[in-house]
Amino acid sequence: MKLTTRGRYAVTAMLDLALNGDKGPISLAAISQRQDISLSYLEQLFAKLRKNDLVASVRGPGGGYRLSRCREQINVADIISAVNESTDSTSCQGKGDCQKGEACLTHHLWDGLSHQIHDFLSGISLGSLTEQNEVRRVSERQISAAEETVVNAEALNL
Amino acid sequence: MKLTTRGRYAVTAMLDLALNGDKGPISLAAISQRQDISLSYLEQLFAKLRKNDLVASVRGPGGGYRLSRCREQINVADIISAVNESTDSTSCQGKGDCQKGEACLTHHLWDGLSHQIHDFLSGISLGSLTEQNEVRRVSERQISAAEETVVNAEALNL
DNA sequence: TGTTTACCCGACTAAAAAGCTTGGTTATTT
DNA sequence: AAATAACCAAGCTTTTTAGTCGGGTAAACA
Repeated sequence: MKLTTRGRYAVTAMLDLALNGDKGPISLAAISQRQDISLSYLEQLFAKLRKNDLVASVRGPGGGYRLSRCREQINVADIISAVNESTDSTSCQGKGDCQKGEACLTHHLWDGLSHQIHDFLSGISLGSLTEQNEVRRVSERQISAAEETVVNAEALNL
Repeated sequence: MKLTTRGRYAVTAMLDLALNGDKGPISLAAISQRQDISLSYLEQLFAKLRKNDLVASVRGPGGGYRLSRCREQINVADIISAVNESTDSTSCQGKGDCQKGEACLTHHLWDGLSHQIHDFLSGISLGSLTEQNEVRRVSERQISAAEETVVNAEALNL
């Protein structure tokens, strides 16, 4: 499984949705602000998330995104696969033709590792993440930081 | 843990050493031929493997590399860390200062995953890999392919 | 109706990493 | 001395990542 910041961004954004999306859709602008991810990069990620039916969009003022299923039914492996369109560690995408049409020496090793990682991540749902104390604490900090920014902006007459 | 082809190459090369290095040192040229990895790229990888004391070198004709310990005492995680000099999935290298000095929402998740991958890979030694039937089969194919190349070269008066 | 909000989409770019090349030097053996 | 193979350092090419820009289009609301 390919683990890059791309997947991290996607999971973080989806977790933001799970945490803050109880009362209506969440705009990418809000996620961008809370999670420090560039808006247009988020747009690209959410295009893929939408194609993979993990989120649904609501257009127009007050619009944004919401999870397309309940948070217990979306796991981390789903999210990473959606934005990476690849879930394994082998160079041959599990086909076994890594060396001139045949399996390379370590093909089985990477194959096993891919499964290991996938199993681990698919056992973790957005729901279970939102229940973690650590996550809640960080989330609350982010919300107050965002509110503070709004207050500051108002004080400056913006 | 960072999983790229770099780590794959390194593990493959080390496994080649474990499989073929019973009778004296193995040259990088031989590994390059058998495993389809560019010689100078191998040189770079082995420089790191040597610094991390996973291999020892013998210079001069007939020289090459050998494992610095017996193959049961070298595991896959060691090898990957040696060439990547990084073993975790978090963006902050486990420090927890991913977002403006504080832990980001998913810090714990990546931290857990890192451990999961590391545990899996550190449980697999070069010794145990060499005992796998699949690995033996592929290895034998590679050796005969290499010999064939030599025969062909001789036939062409090279 | 028109303006605002926010999704949608494609192309483009900067920067980093990965993979590989070139061109040497040094140690050892034959 | 010649051949071999490790050692070393720049630099290059390709790919991936992260992000920008500039335009859309759909929906809400005043």
